[in-house]
Amino acid sequence: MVGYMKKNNLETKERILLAAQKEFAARGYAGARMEAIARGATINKAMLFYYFSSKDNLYRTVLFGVFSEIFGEIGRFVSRQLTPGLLLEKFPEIYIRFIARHPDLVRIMVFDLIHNPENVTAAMAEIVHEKISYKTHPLLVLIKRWYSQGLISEADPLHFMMNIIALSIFSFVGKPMVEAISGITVENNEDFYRKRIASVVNILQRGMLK
Amino acid sequence: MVGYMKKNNLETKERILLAAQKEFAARGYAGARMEAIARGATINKAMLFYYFSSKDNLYRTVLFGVFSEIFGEIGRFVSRQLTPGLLLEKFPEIYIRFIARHPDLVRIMVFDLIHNPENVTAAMAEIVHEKISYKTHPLLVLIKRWYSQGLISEADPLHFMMNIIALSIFSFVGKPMVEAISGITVENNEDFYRKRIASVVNILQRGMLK
DNA sequence: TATTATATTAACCACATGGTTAAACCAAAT
DNA sequence: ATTTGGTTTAACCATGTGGTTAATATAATA
Repeated sequence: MVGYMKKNNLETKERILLAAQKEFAARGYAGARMEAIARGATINKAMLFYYFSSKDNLYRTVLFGVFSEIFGEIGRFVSRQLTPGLLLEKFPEIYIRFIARHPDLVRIMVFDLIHNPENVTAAMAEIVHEKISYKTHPLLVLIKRWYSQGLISEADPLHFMMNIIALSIFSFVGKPMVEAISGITVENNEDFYRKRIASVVNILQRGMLK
Repeated sequence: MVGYMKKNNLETKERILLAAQKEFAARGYAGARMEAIARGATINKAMLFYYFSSKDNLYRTVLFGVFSEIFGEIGRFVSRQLTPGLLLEKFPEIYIRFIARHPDLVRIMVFDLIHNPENVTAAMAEIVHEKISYKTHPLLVLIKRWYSQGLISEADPLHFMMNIIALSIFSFVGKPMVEAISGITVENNEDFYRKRIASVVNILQRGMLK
């Protein structure tokens, strides 16, 4: 009598997490309704507490998943043989497209970045440091080497990465801003993102490549 | 019998708005408690409804104020005789310092940018377009001219501004991210911001100035 | 002073929400 | 067939929350 769970078990848990992610992203932690999550997963509300014991715990689980996905995307990219030129050319595209495909992840991350930095710190740290300290993190070490080789103009690898991520993420956050100012609704997302990617790559390469 | 209000009237309203701004910033719209706002303004909860009729309306008022302040800061800066070099050198500093001084404003703006873009669009539009359409907005016109004069490398004034704002705002959002990854708590904000400003100015000038 | 319009409060209310419970359900093991 | 242990549900519950109300206080006017 060990792991012979009902076939529905896993499915259910997964369905809950999906629905929770959507709800939390749409309304933020406080605005999210357990009832709505249950409805979204087409199960009884009590199941949420059966599997996750509390709203807070459910949220933490979702948050952890979000950061795993977001940093996973970065990690997957880094693994290859990288040059600064390649990083600055490809990363924005990959990241902006990833963001555009998973707006919920960004919403949750940014919300917590702003309202519960301690939460974020904990979740991020756990994921990023999975056996790797920041001083020996391959990407950061790589960036430092690039600088000492005179290939890039930004000495601090953290600021180097922040510049890239800032410009990429803001493509998403800034869209409504652009729409508001210009008074024009961006009808064609593809066009908008293509243009945004071009602009970001341009400023990054000119700005940080030597 | 026209404007002979009690002296406390204005004070009270102002106190409410201040407290509301704080509470909304700290907990987001859904998480904010009317009771807490009242306590923060040291008045009875009923006063909130007396002056602002509903939570939603109070929020709108706060939001409007937030955007006025944020865009006011930009407007104040633009009014002088600008060169692209000066803009890219001074704007990040002014903006990042403004943001650091008023984190609540950023929290509210970013929250709405992400969760209620329609809200933002409305509020922003009302403020930005106050008699000025985006096609004739002095700053955007200026940027366009710079491009046709070959002074900058970004043709679209909206993307030009987005790049600047993205890097500036992210200084604030990204701080906890840096802390999480590096595992080091930023003890000295002044040092952090100084370094951030330098990095942003560097990438902007190298990246968009010809 | 009496009147009038606004400002302020304590007590209240309807309702939504996170969380619980007790009972039923269902598949596998004996 | 019966037991066993995880799974699922309908019905509840305590509490918190946005919003109301009726009564009172306050200042300006006439």
